[in-house]
Amino acid sequence: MQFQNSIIETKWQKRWEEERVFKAVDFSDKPKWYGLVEFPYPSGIGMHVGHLRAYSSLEVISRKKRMEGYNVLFPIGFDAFGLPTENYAIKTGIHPRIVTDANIKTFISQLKSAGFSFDYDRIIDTSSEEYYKWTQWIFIQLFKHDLVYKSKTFVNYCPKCQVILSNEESQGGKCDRCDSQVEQKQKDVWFLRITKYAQRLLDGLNEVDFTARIKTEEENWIGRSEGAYIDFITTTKHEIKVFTTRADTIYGVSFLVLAPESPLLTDLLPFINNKEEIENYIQETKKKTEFERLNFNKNKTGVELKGLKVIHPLTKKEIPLFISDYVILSYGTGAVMGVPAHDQRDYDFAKKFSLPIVEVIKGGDISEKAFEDVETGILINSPLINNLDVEEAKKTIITYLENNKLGEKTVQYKMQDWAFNRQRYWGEPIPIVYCEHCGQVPLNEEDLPLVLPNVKEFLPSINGDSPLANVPEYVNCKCPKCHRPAKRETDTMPQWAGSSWYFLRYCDARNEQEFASFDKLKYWMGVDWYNGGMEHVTRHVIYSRFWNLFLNDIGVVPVAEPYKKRTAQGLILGADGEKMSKSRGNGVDPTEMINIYGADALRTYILFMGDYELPTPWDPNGVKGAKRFIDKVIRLFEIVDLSKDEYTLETLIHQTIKQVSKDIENLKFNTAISALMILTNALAELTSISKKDYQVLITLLSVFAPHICEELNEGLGNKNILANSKWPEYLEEKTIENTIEIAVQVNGKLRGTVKIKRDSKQKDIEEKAFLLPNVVTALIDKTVIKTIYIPNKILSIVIK
RNA sequence: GCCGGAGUGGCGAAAUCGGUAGACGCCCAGGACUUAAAAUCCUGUGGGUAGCGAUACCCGUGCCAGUUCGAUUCUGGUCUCCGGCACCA
Repeated sequence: MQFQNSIIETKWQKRWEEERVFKAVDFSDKPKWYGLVEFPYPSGIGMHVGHLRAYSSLEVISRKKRMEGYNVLFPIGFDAFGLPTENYAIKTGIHPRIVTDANIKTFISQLKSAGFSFDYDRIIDTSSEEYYKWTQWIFIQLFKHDLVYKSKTFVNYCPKCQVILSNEESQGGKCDRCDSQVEQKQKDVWFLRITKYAQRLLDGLNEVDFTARIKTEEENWIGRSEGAYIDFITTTKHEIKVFTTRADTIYGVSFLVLAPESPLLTDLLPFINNKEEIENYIQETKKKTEFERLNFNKNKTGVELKGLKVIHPLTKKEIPLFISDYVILSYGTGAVMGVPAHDQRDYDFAKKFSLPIVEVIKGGDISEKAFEDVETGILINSPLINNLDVEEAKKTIITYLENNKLGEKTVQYKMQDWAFNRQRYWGEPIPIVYCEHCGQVPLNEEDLPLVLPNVKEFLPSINGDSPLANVPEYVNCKCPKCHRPAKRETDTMPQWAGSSWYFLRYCDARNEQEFASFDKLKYWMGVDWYNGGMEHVTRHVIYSRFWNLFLNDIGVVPVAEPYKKRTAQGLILGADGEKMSKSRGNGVDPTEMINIYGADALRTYILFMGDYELPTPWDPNGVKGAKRFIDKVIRLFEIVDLSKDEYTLETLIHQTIKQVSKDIENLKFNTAISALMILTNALAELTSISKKDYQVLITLLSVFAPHICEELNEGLGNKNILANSKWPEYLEEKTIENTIEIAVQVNGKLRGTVKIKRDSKQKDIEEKAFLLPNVVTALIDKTVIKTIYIPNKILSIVIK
């Protein structure tokens, strides 16, 4: 049999499409299974081998699930709003809509050419009006539920380009376009109040099956820490609340520090006598970029607020108050208590300003650095909690503070509210209008979508405003409430918006009345398995879990947690072991691979190359090997005896079905394929094999190499489509070998093996084992102390 | 600094309720087919020592210890690499 890949690939791709093999059927009686992969950004370069690896896992599992009788939803779409397309538009003048449409077309044809079994009828495009209408609708619901607010914050601003930059665009404190120094500029920013959901996002992790490393990363990102607020009073009767996780060290406090941006300073300033010095420091801090501020770890700076002191709540001693940029406004209260003996940052600060370093925990040496160990320390110099260990001391002191109204137990999160606007053209317009009379007014739902106007100039306008600010007919509008003239918000939503709910849209992708019908959501949600990149685990996965939780709260989505299970694939590295990149030139073009070796070989290699969850370098010869394997399977066809209907290698067949089935569910595709190679090699030894043998082989292999297996299935005289047929089953008792090999060890060293029937008596095995020549030699002049027999595995002889 | 993950042949990797380390594949070498090459097929392939040879023995899962008849797997310590977070109080 001679095959040309391109011909049979096209043939079967067409058949699958014509016969709607991969169509997910709403409300089917079969059990449903929803497999989700992260939808791609349709970049101009087209599909990357990384995309293939990311999708292959659930592609294989989806195919298997269908064959096991599930009604499978395995959708794909495009996360199409984004900066690269906009930058391309700025460069070429071609409208992002045109570029995006062309790119999507390329992607779809590439996905199909790889034989991916997506339900192509449910494709969505986040940049289409039909889709972003609902993204805007959800935004308005969030707004109505007080989860959206506008607040001033500092942003990276390039004075030369007059553009606001993201952290990525201003690395090292320089603008990545013109290299000039980035400044911190105050700007009104829309925020989503995700912090309100912090605890629930953390708790939800207990209900889902995410791999351990994913859970840990999410937990770290949310960053819960338990501690206490402690109230300090100044000599001017101002209250300063600090947050600490180490309330036990309260007797070690020798100073207090405020963040330079702290609003408390406004109240304190009139009472101090070095105002000018303080104001200068505040100005200097503003000039520093975030990068600079984080960069000088050891060398602390700061200024004391002169003319007032803070009274220690327990000792009543007066201690100094400082401002310093090592304290961040956005975490805790923007004020910290300085315990130099037991916090390295406070230690560095105390050294710089010659402040007292009071040891309150015994067990360390504080002459060179702070003693931060919480495991072993015992409290000293702390009247109320002396001799307690750290944990007990924390509890005791917090109870005392609470009873005396000096503080309280509290929980803080590192996670911050989600900055939700960009000064960009190619994004969802924010459906808010500014009215002089009514304030911030959301559009009426019947006026959605708020359509992105067609512009010719994509460059941001002066002051870093969005290009939309240059479109008067867009900006000037009527207030939805009072109908008087008003102005529109000109910013757009960030890239993360559209992807925060796309898994819901797939359930009902063409709905024009709602973002998705509740009944369909009820049928399909939650996502049974979500696979994607590790890099999206903190942002995208948390953001979308937040949106879903919210939509569940307002009763429009039936489940609280959207994803039942989440896994992540490892990166495909270049052949040089480095991350694939344009500049290194170590990338691989999947289309070229398909043209040379065929889609089946490429798919098989990508899953065979290594542990799916770990980064693996690309081996240019690896695809060749996969192709050789597939050719070997094809050659086997020649020795199939269609009249034979019994397994030729029964045990091995059952073993292979078992291993392949199990391995696929555990993402161990490399060993699943290896098992198929072993079976193929064993069958190839024979002069004739049965149709039944071959049928199992190609059915199992079809999830990896679907095209050729369909062709071979047809060659066997079958009329059915293999992708629709039944997944093979195995019997556990038939996987067990009757004759086995027992290893014989003498003092832990292998000295031979004994072939014997399974479950033989130890006596019979020993009889044979002691006759093994190497055992005999080893036993010369020695005494056998004991023998240990592990049934069906090993016989261990101990001698002296 | 903190939190994850990983160190096994020339390469990608298998095998972990402790039980024949290196399955499977790549590379490489030799052979077959061919005028020749490619492709394909067959054989070999962790390192070392001895032997013409079948073979035998020793070493070997980052490093150092420990537990055990037996450790890639368990325990303690240690080094390196990768990823994430980071003046988070």
